Amino acid sequence: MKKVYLLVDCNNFFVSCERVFKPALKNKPVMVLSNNDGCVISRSNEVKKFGVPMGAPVFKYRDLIKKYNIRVFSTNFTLYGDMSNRVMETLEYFTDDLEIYSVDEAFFKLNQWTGGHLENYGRLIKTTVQKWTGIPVSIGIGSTKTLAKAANELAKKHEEFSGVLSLVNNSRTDQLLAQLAIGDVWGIGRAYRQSLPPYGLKTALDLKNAPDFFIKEKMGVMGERTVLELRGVSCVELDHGPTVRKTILTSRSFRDPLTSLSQLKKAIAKYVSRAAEKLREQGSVAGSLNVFITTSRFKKDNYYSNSANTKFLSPTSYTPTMIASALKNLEKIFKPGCLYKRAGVLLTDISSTDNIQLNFFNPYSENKKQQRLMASLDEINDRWGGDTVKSAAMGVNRIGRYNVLKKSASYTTKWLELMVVQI
DNA sequence: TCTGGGGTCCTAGGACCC
DNA sequence: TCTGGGGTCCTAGGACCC
Repeated sequence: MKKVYLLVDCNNFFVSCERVFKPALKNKPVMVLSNNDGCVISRSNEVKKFGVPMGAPVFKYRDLIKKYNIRVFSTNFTLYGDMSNRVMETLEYFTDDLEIYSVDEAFFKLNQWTGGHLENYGRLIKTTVQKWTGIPVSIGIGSTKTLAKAANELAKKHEEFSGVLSLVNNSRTDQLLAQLAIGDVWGIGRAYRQSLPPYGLKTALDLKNAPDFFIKEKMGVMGERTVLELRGVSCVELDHGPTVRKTILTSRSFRDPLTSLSQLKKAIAKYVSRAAEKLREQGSVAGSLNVFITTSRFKKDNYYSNSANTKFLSPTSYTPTMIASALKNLEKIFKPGCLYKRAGVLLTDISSTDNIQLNFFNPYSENKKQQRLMASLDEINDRWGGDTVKSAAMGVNRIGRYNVLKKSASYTTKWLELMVVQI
């Protein structure tokens, strides 16, 4: 009996979502941009071949986009989130032990695999997801999560595998790991990708065979774990259950920088409201709130970045309290004359609503009243959308301007934007 | 002109205690 | 000349992930 992990990863997920509803885009170069139309966050294979890296600023590639007629979309998270659910629901037909790792990836574990046609099983999953949702996926299989990840990378890179590869009992494993760059190993990021090659570690195989003391010294326990996993020793279990976040961040970049305190106040009030909603959604309260503002990090002159933290008397998820303290913090760090490009709110010291430490100034009855009020607010906004009822501090007009030029329709979540089929 | 928005975990160092 | 030896807790920052 052997443990086997599968990783199902959607190919170029956001681009693939767009293609489901615009089949003519198949085999054409397509990219999807970040929130503010600033960066490229999803690229079709054709765009990858042009050498556009993940997270690239769009303005650097204007000429390329024009030259190759690349189709460009603004992000449409409503659509992608819904497509993601469809993919995950499909996977649940195959296992009741699914870890949804991100919007476009899921692990699952076969506990009693006794050998046999792992790759055939993978292909069945792949074709089913494709048929039911229209989304192409790649599948990596390994005896640890890190090996499943590596298999997935290899399956994507080498056409011979047609999107499915198992490294379980695979005699070519070392040979394949030697073809995987060290930076493509799960757990090796930008910093290690640069610092490890000078020591002769250039591929996944090099890392697998590196001496323990060296890894421990250079990379700490996380590095040790990665190396053990490459050797087939499972250190990272499947992680499921309701995820209760330990920090909640809401922040945005502005297309046109904000300069006035009053504009920033509205923005911050809005982010606090959003963050508090997320907090209540997971049944939590926050002990601390941090407000930060910053000018463009790409402009050296007049760079300014600051933050201020408040610890609440007792943990809360009550929007008015949180906005009041956030705005006070904002006033403390606001410096006139700066071009603010980004602002945000970070909630920490998060705990469950069930065991709030009450105190003299936060008697039980007040607290219950606040919770009921917030529950009604959430219900109304959930039903009628967005900011049907909102704090006056957020202002009436939109704050700043965001670029949303080429957003596709919410085909699957809005009645008014359903697909129209002509016969 | 123009550079995303979330999260996690670990570690080093300072403050403080006896 | 030379400045204890532990602990714990907190925070900032660095590494990673998507």
